[in-house]
Amino acid sequence: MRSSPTLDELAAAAGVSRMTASRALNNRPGVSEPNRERIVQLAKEMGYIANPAAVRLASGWTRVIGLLCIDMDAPFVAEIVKGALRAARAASCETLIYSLLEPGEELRNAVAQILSRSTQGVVSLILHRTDYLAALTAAHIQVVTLENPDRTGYSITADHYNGSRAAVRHLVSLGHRRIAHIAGHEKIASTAERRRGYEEVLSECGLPRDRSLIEKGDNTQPTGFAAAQRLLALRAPPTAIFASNDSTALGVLEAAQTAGLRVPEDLSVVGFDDIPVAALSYPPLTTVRQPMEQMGRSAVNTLLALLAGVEAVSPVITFPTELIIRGSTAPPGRRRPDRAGPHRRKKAR
Amino acid sequence: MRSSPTLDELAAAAGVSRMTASRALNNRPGVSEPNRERIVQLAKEMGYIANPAAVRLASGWTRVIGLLCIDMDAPFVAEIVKGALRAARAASCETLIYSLLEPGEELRNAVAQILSRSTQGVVSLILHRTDYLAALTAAHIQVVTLENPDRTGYSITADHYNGSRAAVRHLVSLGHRRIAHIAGHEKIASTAERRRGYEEVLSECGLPRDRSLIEKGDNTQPTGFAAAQRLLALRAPPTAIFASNDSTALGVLEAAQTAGLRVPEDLSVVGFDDIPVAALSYPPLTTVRQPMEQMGRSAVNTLLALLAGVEAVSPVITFPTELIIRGSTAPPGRRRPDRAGPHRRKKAR
DNA sequence: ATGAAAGCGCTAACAA
DNA sequence: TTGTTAGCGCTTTCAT
Repeated sequence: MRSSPTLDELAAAAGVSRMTASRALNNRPGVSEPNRERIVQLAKEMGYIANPAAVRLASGWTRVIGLLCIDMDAPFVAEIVKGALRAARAASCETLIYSLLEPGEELRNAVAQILSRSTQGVVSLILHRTDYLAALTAAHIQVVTLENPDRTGYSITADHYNGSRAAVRHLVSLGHRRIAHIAGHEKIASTAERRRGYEEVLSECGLPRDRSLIEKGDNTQPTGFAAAQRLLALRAPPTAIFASNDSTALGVLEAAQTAGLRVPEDLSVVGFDDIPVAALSYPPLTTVRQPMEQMGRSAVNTLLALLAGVEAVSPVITFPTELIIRGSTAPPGRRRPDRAGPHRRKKAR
Repeated sequence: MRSSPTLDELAAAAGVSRMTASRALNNRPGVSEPNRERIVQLAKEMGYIANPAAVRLASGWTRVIGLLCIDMDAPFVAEIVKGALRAARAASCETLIYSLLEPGEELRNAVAQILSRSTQGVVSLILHRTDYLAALTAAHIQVVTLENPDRTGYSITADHYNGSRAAVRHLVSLGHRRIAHIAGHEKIASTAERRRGYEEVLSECGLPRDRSLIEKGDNTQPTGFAAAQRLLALRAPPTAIFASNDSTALGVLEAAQTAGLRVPEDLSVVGFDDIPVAALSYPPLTTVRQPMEQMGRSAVNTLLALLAGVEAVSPVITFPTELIIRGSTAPPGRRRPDRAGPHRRKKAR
């Protein structure tokens, strides 16, 4: 099957013992420099590749981590996965992706699979639950989560609160006074934080609290579309919508288009995340960037450190967020059946 | 590390030899039925999970396949990956995804990685090259490709030619006479086939061959956008564009929007692939469906069969394609500086 | 139907 | 610095 020579063959060819060869190839002390070079050189010539199964069995160190997610296609997840794969590759770790594939599929199946593999640690992108974690930790599998709702264990997150504040302040400073919010999935930790930022800025700016301007969503485009349609059908519709995430915002854009509204002239839209398509939508989306790729890398690096026995400084690492102003926001226009507001900026507190 | 008992412990608990336990768990002959049931039951109770590294080392059978691709994010690839993962899971195979992550990254790195892992076989989604295959086959790694340009080895493909014909016939039957084509990446096998279908239908329908209506593309949205802009700037612009794939078509939609054209009233657009976003675009895209998920599954199953020593009937499996009519196509309108054509259908030969 | 022996290819722990 | 001795946990082969 595998055509590479074994370590024994390599050692024989080099005229040393198996162990010397092993030490040389793994850069361990205990080999004379000339010998090491000779062996490494010979290994290259002979095309020697260590049998991973044998290494694992003997060392107990698998160099395999798992990436657990609901849907690896979701752009937010895909970005994080990309970062995670990069970090894993840099550490020459294999990464097994455990994505739920069927709509009704149980998370427990994925967990069971993880247990039956050589996975040493897991990065979990499951944002809305923590119940499955017990089975993993029971099997001594280290886990680093992104955004778990309980804020338990090791976790990577972003500064949703301040990102949200920046987004809403941007809208206020453009002159918007009726700013709606489409909230995210209820169980996800960031949802409450983003909403809190929204509400606080509104009250800080002396804008009225209008319950009808807050819609519940679930971070998906169709839901954003539907929520936006409800908002736009209000007697006093908003002039701006701050969506819980970019997918939702894309749904809002769609709804605006369907309603014959121009963005940003008739409606300003802000998203959250800065997924790649956000820059490609029409108009390009103003949004709050989370450094997703970096977060993915950080998650893997944290996991690897944990596996290596290095205690992390803090169990939760929070990344900064940043407002990215693109084409979907502008001062409120005059075309809507809305009392004409000031067209120019109104400084946020 | 791993808390599962070993086979020895399980066997001891069951009061049988290690081998009997092994046979029972692997459903091999040589165990009495009552014993088998007892052992299996006990294994479940004790939470026994075989150590994959040990199994691999002893049996030489890794149950690991690799999925090689340029960009796992591309929707076309993502769909195939999904199917592949499903099939692999059904066969309880681990799947390692080797996706190039950096822009300039060399394919040879990915190949080198594959060689250093326990990968037994590879499904390759590299559509535009075959040079890397030699290194894999030299290491006795089975490969099944999707769409390799040389049509060598085992391969899964779709009926691009007839799909393309159906798309163009649809446009012709709507009354279009100036139908442009944005071709795909030059090196990809499907590009020529789709273009051939386009050209043949045009000449069969007696439509003039106009070189300016054929643009080169590379199956990406930005290129589609740019190509569409060139087409729309022609003195006699097309009333319909058949794009090499959906991403390109999405770029066309964008260009139309930018140019202030309505789709489908002012311009009809047809894509190819039927990636998930095709149904969500505005307007929803008329396209030719390739059963990507199924093709992914088929690729893995073919690979698995090959690994099991079952010779495939044919080295290339071709899947049918199907025209999906959505909202981006309609009879040509009257608003363009184009001689007014018939609004109603004109039967294709 | 069952078990004992041997070994997959490597690393850990000790000895020289 | 080097080599030797033991496994890692399982399957294979061959005996019983």
